[in-house]
Amino acid sequence: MAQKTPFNQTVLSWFDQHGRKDLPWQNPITPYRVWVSEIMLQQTQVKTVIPYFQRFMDTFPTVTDLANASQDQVLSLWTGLGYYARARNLHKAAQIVAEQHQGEFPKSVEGLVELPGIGRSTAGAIASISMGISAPIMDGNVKRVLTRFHAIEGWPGTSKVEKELWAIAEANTPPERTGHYTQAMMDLGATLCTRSKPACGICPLQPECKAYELGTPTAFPHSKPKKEKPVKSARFLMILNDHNELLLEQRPSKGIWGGLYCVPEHAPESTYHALPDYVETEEWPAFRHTFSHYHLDITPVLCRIVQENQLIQEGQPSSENSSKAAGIMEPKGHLWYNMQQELTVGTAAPMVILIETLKRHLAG
DNA sequence: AATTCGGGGTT
DNA sequence: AACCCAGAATT
Repeated sequence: MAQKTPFNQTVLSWFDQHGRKDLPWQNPITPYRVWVSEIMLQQTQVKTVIPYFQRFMDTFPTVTDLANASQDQVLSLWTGLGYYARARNLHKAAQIVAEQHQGEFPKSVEGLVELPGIGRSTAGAIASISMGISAPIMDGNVKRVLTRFHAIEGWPGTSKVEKELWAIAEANTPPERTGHYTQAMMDLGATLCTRSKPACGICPLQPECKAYELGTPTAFPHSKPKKEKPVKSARFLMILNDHNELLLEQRPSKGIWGGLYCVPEHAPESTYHALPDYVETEEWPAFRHTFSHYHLDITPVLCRIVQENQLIQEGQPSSENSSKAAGIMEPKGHLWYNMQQELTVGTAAPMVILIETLKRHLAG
């Protein structure tokens, strides 16, 4: 019985056939050129980097040239790339390499990480690609490939998932051809295992990919959890008149449900009410409505008017009527809604629920 | 653990 | 208009 092909060998075989081998920093491959490219490629796409890399190499062919340049000169070549701390760190690191390491880059991940702007992943990339050192990387491509292949739950930004990913990456990293493997993982993520439209049909990892098996490859990596929505609560008054008609008032144009007709929100800060006298009869269990930015727990409160308010007309919005005679501000319209009829004004979704519940209550 | 840095591409 | 990108440094 033939043995199963190891993960990294599958990846390396794919690289031999389909990997990218003509990127500017791939010929020739030197620690200096790979370093500059890796720094430029942090949070920046290949297509964007290429012209910057070319100009940079034309201007600073060696790390010594870069070390001897002024910071202004370096920054000017960086203009438009963003994350300008990268350029400042690059310049600093070049001076350290030139002055403290005789122009030679440290030949270990630990040594490389000491240089400003080089973290564990970038160190692993430089070490493996340009020095033949067996070391893993953990960039966005690797995160995408690994979280999909293993269907890893949780956001990779958490330390738990991140540790898990590094452990898998270490286990996968081959002792030989590590540079090709590193490049292959990035190519796989950049060309096949893409964020939105992964080409699972031609992916060498598809037969064992857990996310593919689940049928939801784009669900991985799990996205950053959105900031938890605050929970607000409010009482909404279902005020009924003697004819079992429901009082609706038009909300202020600003704020939620602007301009829509809703039952009055019982909030102390609300200043737009012009309500008849009423008594609360019962409070119903709250139900939740969720907006894009918060949850609203709605407590319906059943009310009866004490006496018909003459200033609030029946049937139609009464914004034309003046209530100033009674000293009641009426900035917006009101209406008494006969719930047997179709509602002819705009209202909010939770009000439909509330009205349906109220109708059942009155019927039953 | 969360925030900041940032212009450009994608959806 | 979010969201993401060959992440690292800072708080």
